[in-house]
Amino acid sequence: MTRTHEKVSYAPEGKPAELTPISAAARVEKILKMLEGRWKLSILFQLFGGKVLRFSELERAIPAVSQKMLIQQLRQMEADGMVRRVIYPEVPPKVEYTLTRWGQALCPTLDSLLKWAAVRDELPVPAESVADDAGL
Amino acid sequence: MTRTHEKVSYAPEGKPAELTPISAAARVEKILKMLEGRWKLSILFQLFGGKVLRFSELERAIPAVSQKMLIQQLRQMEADGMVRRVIYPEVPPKVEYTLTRWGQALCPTLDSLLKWAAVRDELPVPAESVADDAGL
DNA sequence: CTGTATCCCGTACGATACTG
DNA sequence: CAGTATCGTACGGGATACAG
Repeated sequence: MTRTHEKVSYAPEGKPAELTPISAAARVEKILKMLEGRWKLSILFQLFGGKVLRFSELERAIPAVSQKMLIQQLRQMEADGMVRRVIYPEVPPKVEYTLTRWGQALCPTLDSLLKWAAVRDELPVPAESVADDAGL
Repeated sequence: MTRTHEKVSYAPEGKPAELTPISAAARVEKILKMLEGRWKLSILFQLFGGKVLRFSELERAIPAVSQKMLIQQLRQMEADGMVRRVIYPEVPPKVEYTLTRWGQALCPTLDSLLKWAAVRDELPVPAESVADDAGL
């Protein structure tokens, strides 16, 4: 990892750059932070598939959430670019929430996570390892 | 790959899971909890690629972590089946940490997350949406 | 209906000291 | 070297009341 030279973007388009364990971990951490909110995944899965829900519908779809938390998480997701908020200037107020294309694009990755987790449950139970063991 | 109406569950054979938005969200939440610890991703990326590190090496590789946190996160990851801990009954003590096969298997998914995040940065900046808008 | 504004609390995390 | 034990704190999140 001796990087005395900056290999600026000589790469033909797009290739991000070298990822050290440190920088990779930092990036993924930032990403996870975007998903970590107590209600964000619930919101995400309610909206996956292009669904359009208004605020009150989300409230009903996720009964345990409070208004404060719902709006807070929605706003964060909007700021992160995952959620789109459309205001209808009516009385009474009407606001619709959808996922952006980018938000939708998260679906396969979450699926991948689910598959990964599913694998563990078909695995043998590991034991304490002392010194030399044949375990994998 | 722009499927606007992607279903989250595949029903073909033996797959027991009908996934509602609720259950899917709950599952992914559990998975994220396994990765959410302040130092788990750092540990993961240090060990990716089959690397074997002893406790003190991890400490050095992740300078900001305290012993307490390092051991705590390692133990949780071990309990979750991602990390393997091998004890050498010597004096002085020696303990090596590696990822399990299952832990290693997380790598592609994290990569997928990185790619997903990278996409956003090539995207136009969204604006407030009022009533009808041509945005996506 | 769609939000704000307060207050409160548990816990995840940090700092530090000690031990086999 | 590889951990425990203890204490203190910041902050994410819940409950509730209020507002445009």
